[in-house]
Amino acid sequence: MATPLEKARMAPDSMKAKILKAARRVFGQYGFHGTTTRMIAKEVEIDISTLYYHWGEKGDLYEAVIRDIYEDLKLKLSEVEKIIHGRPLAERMETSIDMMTDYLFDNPEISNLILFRYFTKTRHPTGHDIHVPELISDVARSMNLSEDKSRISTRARMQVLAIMNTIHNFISGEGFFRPMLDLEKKEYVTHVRETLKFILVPAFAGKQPCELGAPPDEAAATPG
Amino acid sequence: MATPLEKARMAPDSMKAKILKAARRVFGQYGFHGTTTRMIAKEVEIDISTLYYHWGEKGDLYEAVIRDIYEDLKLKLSEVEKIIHGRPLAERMETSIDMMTDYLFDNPEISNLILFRYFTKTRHPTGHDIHVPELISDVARSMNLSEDKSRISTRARMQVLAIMNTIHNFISGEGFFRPMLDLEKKEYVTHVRETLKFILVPAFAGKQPCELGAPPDEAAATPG
DNA sequence: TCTTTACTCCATCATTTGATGGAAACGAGC
DNA sequence: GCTCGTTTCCATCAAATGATGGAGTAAAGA
Repeated sequence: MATPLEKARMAPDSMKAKILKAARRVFGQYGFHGTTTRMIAKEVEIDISTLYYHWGEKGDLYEAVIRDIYEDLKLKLSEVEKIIHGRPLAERMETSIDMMTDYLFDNPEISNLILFRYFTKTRHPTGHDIHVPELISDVARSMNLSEDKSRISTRARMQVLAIMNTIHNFISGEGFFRPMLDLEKKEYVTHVRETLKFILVPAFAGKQPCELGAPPDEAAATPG
Repeated sequence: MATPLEKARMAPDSMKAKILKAARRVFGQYGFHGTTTRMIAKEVEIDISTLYYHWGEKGDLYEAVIRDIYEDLKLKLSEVEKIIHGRPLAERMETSIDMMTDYLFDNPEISNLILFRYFTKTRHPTGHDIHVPELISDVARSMNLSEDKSRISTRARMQVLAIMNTIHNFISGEGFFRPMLDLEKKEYVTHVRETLKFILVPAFAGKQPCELGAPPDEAAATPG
């Protein structure tokens, strides 16, 4: 038995899927509270009750959107993982950064929605995403941050969070940062890639003073 | 002639100031659209119309809150600047990270509101913050990222943005990340500081491959 | 042709939310 | 005590918003 989300992902031309895609765009731009069901309905050019017929209440649609983007992100990450597998770390990181920025600039709602989730308190409480810890661990493994593949250290997870958020920030912040820096789209993208590599690569692949960076495969987090 | 915000900052016991402070908390947690004027009024335990009497419409109060947090942030940054002035770069960065995380963990609405601004499209349009470019440039100067103190390169600004956002992320994301990582508050704070230093310091103070990091004082951003 | 099923829309509700007018309370100066 | 300016609250509005009932439509199957 397929869930509504699975159905929508299977049949991308269905009304269910069209609504989901529109909801993704609108929620991505305005956040949960900033989005009205009418805005989504207008985007699809359907009546609001058609939307309710397919997805039930607003919160359920929102949850479906979140699950949907994490599905996409997971797919993309495993695609990246296949390509970088076995390469040296610095190259792995640079390739990942290039591929992920490309992908996220094409799908900025993903970054938006993920950051919204992290930072916003929704007025109606919501279950915690099971996807996130999974995703984090996958990336940590893919970066070889942990020797023990089944038990990813807190330190490694924090590092992955920092990396991914730094990327998301530049994607989601484009609307604010680009006018501020007075850059064309293309320039902005280039600068983002450069900056990400400049900041992120040295910590993991560069030579750093050893008292600063802990060995990446160290598992224990709290000293003493 | 003092603006309403200046008045409120001058007289911190006034009703105006009390409302501003409450608005800061609530807007910081729920964002602009997620916050109702009634929520703020309830927080101060006043009638909603008292709120309107002092601050006018919701959007104006919100703008005042934004200006208010940037004032505070500017003060804090110049306090930090005084302390780290003249020290070597790695030490400057570590001290700044420690001081800023302490400060922001005590005032998480600051991080929340700043990130909200960057990422959210408000349904009613809003003027761009003049504070941000200023702040960015100040930090860039303080980090010696630019030789020409009057003209900060795009590259330097992007780097500052990356740094500051990485910090804000962990502050704002605490409510999401800490349960996910199953950490006590104190552990979380320690991990945040460690991770920030691990990621941020090597890029600027460590030895990195020279083709990656451009010389920090290079002004021109676009090659050719 | 009739029935069933899936879908879509119109009309409508109840609540929430931003916002205001006007009356009461308060305090300073006379 | 009286007046005047300031502040606070109660009552209320109009619009926006989440949500639903029920009628209508179209296609598939008997």
